[in-house]
Amino acid sequence: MARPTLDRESPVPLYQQLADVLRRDIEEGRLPAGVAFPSERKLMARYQVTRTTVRSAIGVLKQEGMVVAEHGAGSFVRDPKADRHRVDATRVGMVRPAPPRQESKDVALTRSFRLSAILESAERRMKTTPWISELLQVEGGTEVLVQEATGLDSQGAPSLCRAWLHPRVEKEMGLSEEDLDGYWLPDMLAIKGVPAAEGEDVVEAAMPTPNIKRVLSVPDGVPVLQLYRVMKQDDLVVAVIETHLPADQTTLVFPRIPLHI
Amino acid sequence: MARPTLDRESPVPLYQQLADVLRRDIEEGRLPAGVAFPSERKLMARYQVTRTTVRSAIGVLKQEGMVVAEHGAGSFVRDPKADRHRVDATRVGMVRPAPPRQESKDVALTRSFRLSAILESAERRMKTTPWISELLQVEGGTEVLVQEATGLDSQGAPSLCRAWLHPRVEKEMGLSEEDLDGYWLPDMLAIKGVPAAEGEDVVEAAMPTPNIKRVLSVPDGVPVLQLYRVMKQDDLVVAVIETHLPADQTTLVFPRIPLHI
DNA sequence: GAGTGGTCTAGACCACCTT
DNA sequence: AGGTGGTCTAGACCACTCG
Repeated sequence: MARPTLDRESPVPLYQQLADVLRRDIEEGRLPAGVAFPSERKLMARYQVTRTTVRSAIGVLKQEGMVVAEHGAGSFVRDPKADRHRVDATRVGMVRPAPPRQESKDVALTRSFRLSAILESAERRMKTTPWISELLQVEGGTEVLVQEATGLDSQGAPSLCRAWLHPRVEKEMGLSEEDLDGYWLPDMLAIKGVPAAEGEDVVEAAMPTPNIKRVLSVPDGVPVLQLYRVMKQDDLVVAVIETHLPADQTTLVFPRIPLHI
Repeated sequence: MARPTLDRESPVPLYQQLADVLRRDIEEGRLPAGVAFPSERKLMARYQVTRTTVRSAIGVLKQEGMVVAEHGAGSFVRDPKADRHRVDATRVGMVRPAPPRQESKDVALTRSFRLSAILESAERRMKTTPWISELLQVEGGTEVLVQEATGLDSQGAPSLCRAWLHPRVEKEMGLSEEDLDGYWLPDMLAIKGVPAAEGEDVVEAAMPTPNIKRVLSVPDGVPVLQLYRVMKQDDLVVAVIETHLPADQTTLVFPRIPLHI
């Protein structure tokens, strides 16, 4: 097998060249998804480089989300379209996520959702971050009522949701933390006659913070989709529903909105 | 200054401990955005570890999108909310991106959009990828008419757009590659009486492929938002408009859609 | 027990930026 | 010129998985 060889004179670093070779192997099907990758020692021997260089190359592919490594077992090519949920954006955050399923083995291709964290946070009052403050239209660092839920959402996709209630609404409605026991905030708002049908949906993506990464068990090289649902009534913000979804498992679907052509 | 020290007995690896220390320094404002980070040699001396370990720790923060390194100059804390564009999702992909601006210096905090690639691809006919095939509802590998445009979109955000035309429409309308000269496909469809007001919008996020990373000049640790706008008429797919947006600069805003409560 | 990936050391040389 | 990050070597020991 005439393996491509690396060019030590090239200005392109060795680990990049090796990453390019391996990426092509994956893209062109010579290294199919799910099967074992050549081990680091094998790659060292085949391409005559140090283990450091091999690991850098694999690191590039890990960052691209193409490869996952499993300690002691090997590295594996990830199938980017496997295990995806089509998530209806109109429902995200509106229904309390289901309790987590039983912890199960983590296989490269069939990553199931593991939960090591709380289903619902005990913490019910938090200071707003700058970004939430902006959306909620309150001053930064205001203490507001927060509800948090983690698990599989109504559509089977893992998610972490936080519902931030505007202090004005809390006060006007005389809502207390106890009132929310057993209720998910959007439900409660509907019950109390605050449908909050106005507003907008804001979508961002970022690499997960260590906390989010742990709670949603997001592997390396996988970003998180963040949907912020701003609920308004009479042009005043009532609440913000923040949802984090692991991007390797989530396809967010919005119904057609009127387009500007 | 009583620096926290690393625990060599801990099961938590040194580079992780160091990353945690540095992350906290950033989060709590001791290392403000934009200013120089301690150099790798300084961190080696301060924490009594090898440069490899220091680089691993900084690598963690780079992957999280908290830090950017500039060769020869130093590493810098990134401000996650700086330089963001609020992008109206109803307009994305519907208007041809503007020509690229002059190439300019790349500063950590004010990354401006650089274009090394084509403004509009010469390639006008491509095979569909599996994912595009699914959205376009054609068989995988079908050759279809594709238009590609890169630059700043109508709202000032950098983006890469591809418009994929369904072969049925191409045939029925007798559209040729020349017809598209000077026109952006969605405009052309509107002109030809195919408003394609139906359909749906699909949002995903992923780490950029090397090509996208280069074209949009996305730094390490930054994912890409992908918006696929499926244009339909009478329940048949007319075209798919694919848009890639660097997630560190883009906040995608959807108007309120009817919610399921 | 053999093989795998994860961590860490102690160096070296280079390319790049700032002054 | 001096400092910075980028690449690479040649080892070592460890924790984990699998047959």
